[in-house]
Amino acid sequence: MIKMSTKGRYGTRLMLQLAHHYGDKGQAVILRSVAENETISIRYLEQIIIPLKVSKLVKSIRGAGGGYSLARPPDQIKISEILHTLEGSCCLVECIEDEDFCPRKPYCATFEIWNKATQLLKGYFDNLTLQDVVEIDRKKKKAKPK
Amino acid sequence: MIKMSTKGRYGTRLMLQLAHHYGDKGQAVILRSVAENETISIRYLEQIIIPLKVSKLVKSIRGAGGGYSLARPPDQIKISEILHTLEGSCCLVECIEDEDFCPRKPYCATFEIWNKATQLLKGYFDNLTLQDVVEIDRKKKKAKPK
DNA sequence: CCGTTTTCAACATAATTTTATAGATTTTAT
DNA sequence: ATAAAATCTATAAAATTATGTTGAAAACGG
Ligand code: FES
Ligand code: FES
Repeated sequence: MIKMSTKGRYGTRLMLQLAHHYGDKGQAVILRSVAENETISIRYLEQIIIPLKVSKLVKSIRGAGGGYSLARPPDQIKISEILHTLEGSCCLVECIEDEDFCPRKPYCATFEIWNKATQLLKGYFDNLTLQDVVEIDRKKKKAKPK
Repeated sequence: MIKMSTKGRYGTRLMLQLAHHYGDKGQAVILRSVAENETISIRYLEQIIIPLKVSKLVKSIRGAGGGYSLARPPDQIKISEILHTLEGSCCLVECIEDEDFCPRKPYCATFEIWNKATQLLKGYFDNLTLQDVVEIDRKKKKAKPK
């Protein structure tokens, strides 16, 4: 299975929750509510949000009334940024990003096909913003209100 | 990192080796030579080739002079078949294939985006045969003979 | 101003899956 | 018989996934 790690998936859902509350002035979202909405352990979300904070995709406010919020408007956050932060990259194989990872590159045909597949994915996630996903979400909920 | 598992990658390289020798009448390829050529542990290759045998992508001949060979001509083996066999599927998330995996599906916006990304990948690997990769390989080696 | 609550933050640990290696056994051609 | 090769079973190492425990900062009520 060419699978996304849970970090990438959970992290995107986390960001989507924050995106939904973006603009609700002063209202940061607390991890516990995300954890409940998405049925993901708080502890695990805490680990996931650290890199998102480091890479300046989210801001944190400590203490009572605190929580997390997006650092930028959702239409200025690409899905590829989230994945790059949480998964290290969007590459299917290390060889693509890391020059020294694999000495086989110059004569490895499979490199070509993983590379091309990676470009497909990258292209898709580079042109998809959190705002796009928010809209998909709203549309989906509208179609199935109950 | 949306990464392929080593099984998918090593397995494709293994199949590529077999493809190169397809047609060399009577000459099955032994795992040890694959292991040497690709610098992958024999024991690990043994584990990888089992599902390939089960799904009838390769044939084995036991005993001295034995080895493995493709069960079909390389132009009739899609890369997607190999990946499906070794990775369980080409899906980025389980939710896509496994109906019951995730109850969130009806109201999960991220499902839509993983699904679309998966279709991109699937489309690519469905239209790519082992023969295609063999040709890429030959071309690459020709361009860089030494 | 002080203590309490709320929340993030940091650290440690456990469970699971993936990746990889090792050894002994069976099959078959010569 | 012998050697070559797949096959089977077991196990070890590493990474991923997940949970638990405690500490520290900020807001708030009095
Ligand atoms: S496996 Fe690294 S370039 Fe092919
Ligand atoms: S996480 Fe399963 S459908 Fe979205």
